[in-house]
Amino acid sequence: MKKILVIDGNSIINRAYYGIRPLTTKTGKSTHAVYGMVNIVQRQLNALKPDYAAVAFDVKHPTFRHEMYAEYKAGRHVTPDDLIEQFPDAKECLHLMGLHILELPGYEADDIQGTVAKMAHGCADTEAYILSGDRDLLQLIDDKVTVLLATTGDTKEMDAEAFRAEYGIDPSSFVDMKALMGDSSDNIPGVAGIGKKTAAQLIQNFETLDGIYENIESPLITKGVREKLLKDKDNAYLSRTLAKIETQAPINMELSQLSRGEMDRGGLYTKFLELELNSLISKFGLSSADVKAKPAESDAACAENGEKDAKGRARVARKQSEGQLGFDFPEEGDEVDFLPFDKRDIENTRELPLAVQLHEGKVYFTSGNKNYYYDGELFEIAKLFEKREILCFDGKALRHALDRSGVDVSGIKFVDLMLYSYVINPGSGQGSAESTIAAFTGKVGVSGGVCTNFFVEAEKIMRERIESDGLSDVLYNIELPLLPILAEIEKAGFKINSSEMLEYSDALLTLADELTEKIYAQVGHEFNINSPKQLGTVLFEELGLYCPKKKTKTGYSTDAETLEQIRSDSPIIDDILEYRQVTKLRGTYAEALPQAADGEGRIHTDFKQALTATGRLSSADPNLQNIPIKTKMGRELRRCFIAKEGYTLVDADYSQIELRLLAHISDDYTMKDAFISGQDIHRKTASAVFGIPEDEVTEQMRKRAKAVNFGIVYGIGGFSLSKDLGITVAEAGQYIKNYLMNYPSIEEYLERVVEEAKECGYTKTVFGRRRYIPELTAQNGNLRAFGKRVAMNAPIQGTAADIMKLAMIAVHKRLISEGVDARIVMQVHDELVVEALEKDAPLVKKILREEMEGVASLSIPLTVDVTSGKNWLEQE
DNA sequence: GTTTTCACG
DNA sequence: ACGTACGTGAAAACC
Repeated sequence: MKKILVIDGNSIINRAYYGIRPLTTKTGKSTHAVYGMVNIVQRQLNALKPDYAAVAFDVKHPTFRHEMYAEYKAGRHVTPDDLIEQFPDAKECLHLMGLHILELPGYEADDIQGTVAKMAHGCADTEAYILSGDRDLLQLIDDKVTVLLATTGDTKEMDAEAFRAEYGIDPSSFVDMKALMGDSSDNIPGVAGIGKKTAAQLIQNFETLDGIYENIESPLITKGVREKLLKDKDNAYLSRTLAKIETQAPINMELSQLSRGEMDRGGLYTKFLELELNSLISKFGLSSADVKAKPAESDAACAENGEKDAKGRARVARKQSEGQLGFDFPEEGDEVDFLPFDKRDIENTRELPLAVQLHEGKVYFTSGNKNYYYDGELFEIAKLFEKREILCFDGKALRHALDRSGVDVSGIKFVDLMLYSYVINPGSGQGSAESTIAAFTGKVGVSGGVCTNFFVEAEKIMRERIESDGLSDVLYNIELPLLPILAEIEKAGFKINSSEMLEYSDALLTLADELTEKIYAQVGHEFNINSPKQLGTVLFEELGLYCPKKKTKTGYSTDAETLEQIRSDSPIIDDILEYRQVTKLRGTYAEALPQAADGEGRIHTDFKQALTATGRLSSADPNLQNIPIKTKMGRELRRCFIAKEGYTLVDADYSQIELRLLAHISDDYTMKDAFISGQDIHRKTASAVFGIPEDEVTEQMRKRAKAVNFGIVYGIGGFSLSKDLGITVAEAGQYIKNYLMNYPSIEEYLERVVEEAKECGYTKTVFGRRRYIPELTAQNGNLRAFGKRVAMNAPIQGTAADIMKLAMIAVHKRLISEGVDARIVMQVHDELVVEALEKDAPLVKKILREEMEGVASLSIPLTVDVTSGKNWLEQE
């Protein structure tokens, strides 16, 4: 069976535009509609694998939309300018993906789709699929045409049967029904006074409009309805004409002309680079190699030459001609286009800029006007790298690689463009060297050769941008100096007691087995408790428990929050919650972590320095920033995080750093005073929120006030606070109101920061780190609300991150200058863990406190709680 | 590959 | 009428 896919271009691009948070390029060009549409279409191509594929667009672009729409489509809102400007890019991308773009003056996209879809009827073994978000298209459904209805979330496949199940009528009658009920959004009048219900009933009885009027005297039609029908008969037939989609539009094409084309990978790569849609580049697995490799040509060359290494030769030839950035790493079987490195070159290149790239574990570098690779032991040429600046992308990974190869990395200054890119826009840190360089130099196709020059050029442009954006402090005093420190923390690792952790893992397994048996016994049979789907069926159908909400799109929600609510309905709920906790602890931590440990029992995390939107670090492979602490059972794991023999763990964490920064940034006198005079901030807040003296504040009140304090930092809403505290929305709203009355400058700050972010497009931390918030300009109200909360939170969370990073640099430096045998082994956002020689613990404690508290001078004091102990759990 | 759930600050 | 706090990462199920 062959398949035709015809896509409603206007409908899908609209969905993408409104459904996805705004994205822009560095020059401010909107790209999210393109991004969303490409994703939707690609997903559909993969799912359907059509033989023919076309996208239909309306021709009449709303250039003169005021006149046109005013009379013709009064009900329809105008297309925003930043959507209009994305149409050409979207069409280009779709074309490059191998789809045909169809437009026909005087016809709407609907008509083209109808015409193409119905082509399926002229061909044996062919069926058509229409992808649209518009239910009008459902009238095209028949035995060979299916509509894929794009709803929020997933797409719903509507064939004739599904249609009948939902509407109770035949798809061919859809137009007649619409003729009766009308459609205000399409300005179809219909018959006044007849709505969905009556229309459906009439169609069920008489099938068509003609059928109804032929039987207008039928007793099945009530008197009132009959009068309405007769009065608006002309309108009914006019409506039918308006609602009917043309299936004979003169597109003058054979189906064979709509065969799906090859994806133009090189073209897509170039286009996505231009639009700065890096995630699509990685999703499609594109690279600069695609630009050069015109697959047809190189295959032909291969055949003609008949040489084994023709592919490699072709690559070299192309490389020497035109159209590439010098980032072409050799592949298996290639004739190498990087020069083998000769040790004698070292002295000649010593004075020139050096760009180094890590690719699949190998080091490639360029210097002067030559590209080199080196696959021997690096220590032979270590001198080339040592004690100099290296231009690179992801210097930390490179540093580890050089370090492992015996290069003395301590004197190397890593000029890391990944970090440059991250401080310019933390939303775009990841990417790759080539996408970053292309984005800033504008050079995608540069003749082959020396990538050093590209690095140098990009570095200069980015450096100037960083200076003009006031980001120098963040880059030169925070991110670049932090890089080697993170590398050293990762290299040092955090020691664990593997055997003890595995023992704990076994204990958890026993517990899980017991709970499993207990749960099966209560249900009466076995099932997979880990499957939310099966669990939902068991709880809410078999056991008939009341389900508080049917949240997820796939079925029942069974998350802890939902289950908590029905805890008292059955003892099985507690067992399930405990089972979840136990298996989570075992699977994610107790069982997994010992496997990650090296020969010395140490675990080396990977800090992502250019990932988060706020400036925080993130930890992965494994994540050591989310080791349990909240529950007793989970907290036990920390007993297995230890210091090596003769050493001790010193732990230092900032006390309420985000709240203190809120006080500082908002300059709220009352809150600043509370911190300056060392008051209990949650108690004080409780006193304000509940309007009682501080000494009458109960523990519950203090707890609630604490939640309000947290909520404010996150950009609070009454609904969420009420859910968090289990109180009514009205009560929560009152808490917030009281809070803001007591801390008036905080209210002013929250308003101000949102206004400023709207105006300039970004927020700033105390140290100047930016976060762009394009969501604030979104059409979608939810997205805009999200943008506001982000604007309120980003300066606070970001400043805390800046301070912690500065503290790490200061602590590291001081540990060295004091000659202490101690090293940082972990950072958890507001906490540092240091492994120190036992006898040095008191000195290390002093250093941590002094350096962390003294790292920034603000209008409130920063305080640090310092403890020490044999492991991460027992601290005093 | 995406979804659901849950661990942390 | 709708959705609902900020920032993360990992495992397991499921498609």
